[in-house]
Amino acid sequence: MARRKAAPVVAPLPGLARLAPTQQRSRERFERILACATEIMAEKGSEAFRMSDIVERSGVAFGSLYQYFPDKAAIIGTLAERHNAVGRDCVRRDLAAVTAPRDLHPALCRIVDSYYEMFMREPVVRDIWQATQADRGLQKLDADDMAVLSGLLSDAIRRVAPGVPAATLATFSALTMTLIAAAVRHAITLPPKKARQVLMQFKTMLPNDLAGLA
Amino acid sequence: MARRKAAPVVAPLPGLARLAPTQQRSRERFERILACATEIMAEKGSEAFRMSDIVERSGVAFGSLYQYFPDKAAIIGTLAERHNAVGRDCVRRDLAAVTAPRDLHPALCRIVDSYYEMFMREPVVRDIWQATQADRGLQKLDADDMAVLSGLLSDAIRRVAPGVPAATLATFSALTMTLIAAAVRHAITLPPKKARQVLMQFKTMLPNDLAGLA
DNA sequence: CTCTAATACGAGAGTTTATCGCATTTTACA
DNA sequence: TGTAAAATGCGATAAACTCTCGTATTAGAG
Repeated sequence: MARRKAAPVVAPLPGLARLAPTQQRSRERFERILACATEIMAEKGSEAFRMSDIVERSGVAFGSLYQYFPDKAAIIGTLAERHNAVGRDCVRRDLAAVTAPRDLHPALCRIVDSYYEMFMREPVVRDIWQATQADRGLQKLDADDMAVLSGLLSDAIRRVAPGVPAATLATFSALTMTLIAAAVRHAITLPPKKARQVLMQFKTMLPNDLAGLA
Repeated sequence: MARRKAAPVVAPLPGLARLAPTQQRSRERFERILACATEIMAEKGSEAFRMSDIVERSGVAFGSLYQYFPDKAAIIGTLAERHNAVGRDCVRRDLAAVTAPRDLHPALCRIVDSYYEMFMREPVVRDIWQATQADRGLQKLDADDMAVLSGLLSDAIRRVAPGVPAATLATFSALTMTLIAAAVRHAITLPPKKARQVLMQFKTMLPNDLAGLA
């Protein structure tokens, strides 16, 4: 009955997909677009990734593409956010095991390994991450993800060492997660054997106790 | 009245400027282009940086621009390489002070501070660095720079601890320089007070001795 | 069956990078 | 100093993309 002018679905978050379409067929196309985007990135790298490639491979027209995603960055952002979510789950799981101060170091080591293995299992994650680094809006998405990770670490430490001042803890957590990410991103550029060496070396630099925080 | 077909000057290195022009006036224009590029990046950020901006501000025509630089990346690359060179000098200077194993940790701390201060003194360096991250060719330039820095650290350590195996040393140096860069890049996103805290925290994580290497 | 909203479409508008042929200036050298 | 050759300068426009807009098609409720 409504005579409204075809109200275009609005993007809920900057850098991400528009509101999920209601019809079944639409949702399939939405996933198809993301799947093709992933394939293309894996094959040609983040630099050569073009909207026209998606049109060609997925069979979805330009106009339709832009009904699902407000712009190119949104496609990359949606892929990135999915992988970030996987990473957050890893971290949550590994930090859940922390029930005493001496559990912290092993947990951080496990996070390092989890992250490295995630990149090894799906090398395209690296391309997706690189693509996010090329765009200001997407950089903020990654920064937000890092903030969440940092918060998770803070929570875990607070659980086993309630006395640590909040500001000190935030500083420590943000730095630690930043360094873990940097070390892993460095490692994945190396052949596996060297990578293992680097990560082992890195683990010895991670804090063994909470002495410096109390 | 020219007759011969103008032999175009050829690029000596990928990602960098073409061969330096011979005439005085040309060299001035070359510098003028770089100066304008720096200004524009400082004002509008690396994302909004356009060739047409340079044309407008510098008064150099498109055709001339492309006589000095093979492409847009080359302008960014040339700026980046200049700043990388400054950074390498800092590192060289700070590492020159290492004459005994116990000098290493203070030297690494000084490198951290030097890097942080460089970014604080010239915030545009951050924009330039971000621009390099958006381009595969320029990423390689930065990777090469990191390799040089890593080599400098290796040399310094070898001087005071000749027994360390080469492979171990290379791994350690590359990781250490990577972490320093990551920590500083993290710090510059924070307000100065927090940044100092983070960097102080980070310094405590840097290796105090060479026990793990011998 | 019909009517409306949702979905689909693709030519082309709008941007931005990079090229090409020719004009102008500088240099080398008789 | 005169002149040819090389170097430098120029800007319209080709080329490569992203994204929009008006319209056609399809799904689903009544």
